[in-house]
Amino acid sequence: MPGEKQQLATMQDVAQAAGVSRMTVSRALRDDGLVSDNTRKRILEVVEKMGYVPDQMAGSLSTKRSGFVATLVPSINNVHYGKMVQALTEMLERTGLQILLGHTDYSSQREEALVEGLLKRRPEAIALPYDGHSKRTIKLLKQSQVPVVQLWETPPKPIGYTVGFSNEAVAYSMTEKLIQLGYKNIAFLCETNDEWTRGAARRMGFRNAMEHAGLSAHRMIRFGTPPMSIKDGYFVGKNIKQYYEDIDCIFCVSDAPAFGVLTALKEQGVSVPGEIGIAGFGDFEVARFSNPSITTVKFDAEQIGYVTGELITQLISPDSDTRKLKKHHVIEVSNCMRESTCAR
Amino acid sequence: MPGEKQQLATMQDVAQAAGVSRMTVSRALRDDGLVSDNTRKRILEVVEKMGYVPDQMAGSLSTKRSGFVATLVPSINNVHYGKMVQALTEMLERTGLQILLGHTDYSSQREEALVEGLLKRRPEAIALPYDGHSKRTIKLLKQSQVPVVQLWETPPKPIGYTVGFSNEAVAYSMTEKLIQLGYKNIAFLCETNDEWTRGAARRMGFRNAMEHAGLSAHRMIRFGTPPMSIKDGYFVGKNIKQYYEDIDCIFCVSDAPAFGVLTALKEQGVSVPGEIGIAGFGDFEVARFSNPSITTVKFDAEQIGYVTGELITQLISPDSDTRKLKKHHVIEVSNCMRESTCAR
DNA sequence: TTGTAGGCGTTATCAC
DNA sequence: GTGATAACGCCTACAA
Repeated sequence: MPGEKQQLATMQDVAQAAGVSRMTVSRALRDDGLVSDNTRKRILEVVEKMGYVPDQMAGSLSTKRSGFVATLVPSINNVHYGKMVQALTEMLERTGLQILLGHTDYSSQREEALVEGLLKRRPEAIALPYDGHSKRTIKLLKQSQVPVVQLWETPPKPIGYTVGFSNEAVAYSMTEKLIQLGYKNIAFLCETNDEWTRGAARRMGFRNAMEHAGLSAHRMIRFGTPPMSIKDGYFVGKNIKQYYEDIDCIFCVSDAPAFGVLTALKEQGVSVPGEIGIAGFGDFEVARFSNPSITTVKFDAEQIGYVTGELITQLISPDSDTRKLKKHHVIEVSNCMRESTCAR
Repeated sequence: MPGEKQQLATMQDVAQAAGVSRMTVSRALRDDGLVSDNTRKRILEVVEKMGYVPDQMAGSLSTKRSGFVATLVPSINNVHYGKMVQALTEMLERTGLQILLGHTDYSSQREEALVEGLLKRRPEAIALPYDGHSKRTIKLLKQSQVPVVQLWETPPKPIGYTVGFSNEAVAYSMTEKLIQLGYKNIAFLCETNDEWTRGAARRMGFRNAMEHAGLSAHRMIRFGTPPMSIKDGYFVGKNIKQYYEDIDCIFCVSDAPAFGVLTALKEQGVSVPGEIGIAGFGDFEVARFSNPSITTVKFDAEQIGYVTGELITQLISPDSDTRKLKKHHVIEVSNCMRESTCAR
């Protein structure tokens, strides 16, 4: 009947057309090597002609292997997460694994809903950023029996595996560097509501370093919602004097607002780093090519993806001893001093 | 046995514990309203206690609805695609649909492999950028019986639905604008190998507009691989005189290289737009907050996501008449003239 | 090398 | 309202 939706070909159809049983088709397609060359050739021809595409869901139901790896990111609009996902994908597709991606929008509530939804697909592993998790999220993860990899920030009580670094330690280190350069009235720029982000950890690192050096950490500028944008930084830069009059350096939670601050300050004729120094976080491309180039905390997002991919591959491989696997992987981070800060 | 991997709870287990049949559990979980309040309450308690999570793959096998929408993007490292995916996700998750994401890395070969892989998951719709497709990709898509939505560029021969605009027309229009401002020796900056990108369409638009105005379109600078980065633009900017000595304006295939060119020119003391004008494409945030701000072609990536999401939702809805659906959706685009270009 | 029987975990259908 | 039975499309296990 025209207009009627035609049924998609199944393995049975292929089998019939090739004059064999379904099993033989199944074998031929997976290339067990248990099918004679002749039969296989014939089958593959039929498959090609009919345009048969196997139904992986049915297959997975049988094998109990979904072929999925669930991956969460805070946002897709961020080079770091993009690079991480790209690298992770690259590693995993070698093993025939597919990524099931979700973005939390920096909300632990969304994260919970996503985790629940993704678990329904029976992923073989789940990789997600650690910005704290809700109790239910943790419960869901634990009882799911799916290997968990927490990313970016090393959690105090890891659920399973971790790949990341301590944002607090790293921010502490950069703050120290800034203090060594001679900055004293350093401000920290971050989001209004950063509790569920690693921005909060960076903020703590800043505060601790300042206090450790006997300096005041009260110059805390909070603006906008995560993730901070160039625009947010620009706004703050435009009104900088209304926040604190005596700022000699601004350490921003990310390079995006750092670039915004820089643009705004330059427009007002404030010299950078002459009057005010600027530091960012993340080594975005714009930080390197702005004028002056922006001092930043540099880490390799792709590395996180590769390490995670390697880890998951081993985790899933049937012949690897899970107990021998390294549980916690630390990613290297460095301070990248550029023109936007200088010795005073 | 300790160490033994415990089996995950199934619906059968829940049924047993609640003293009902599987069907009743199934009904209670999907809330058909056909289960008595008492029974449902009891079942949900058991579900909660056992931490039962339904296996959607098994469910899909039965209902013949995967709950997946396959979505392809050229790259994940691009704000536009990120925004698009974010908007699309937002629309689709309202209907309980999950996105299955793949990135082509601007390769039609990868695209083909991805399409084949994704079709195995029996997506209910597939949305992918149009940069040309391989023959096999087209064949696969057509015979899959999955509704196809081609994005970003309106293809000459659409497979199914389209959401996008003509990159050629849009680049033509911006080039006209630049010519009207008085620029004559306009160069176009794009990637070396842009055949499978919409950059090629933009290039054509530029050429046609130049020739239509009786100007020469020979100042074609090709550098780097898609997607062009700030760095690529920076390199070209640094060596601009070695490409063509008489350039009075550079139209870049994207804002990223435009920003790079701008930075490089400023470093050399070339005044923008005094000596050389610069235009980009895409209205990236950096173009608005650079100094001078960069003239660009502005389009709303989120809009593409929303429109596509709306379209797919209707497409999938069982009670909507597919024949009444609008097949081709055009996204609005505008020229955004800023400080990096001026009348001469 | 190939085939048969049965099951993976869910839902559609029809009976009670 | 609830339950029994039979799919869904593939693969495992075993038999030939």
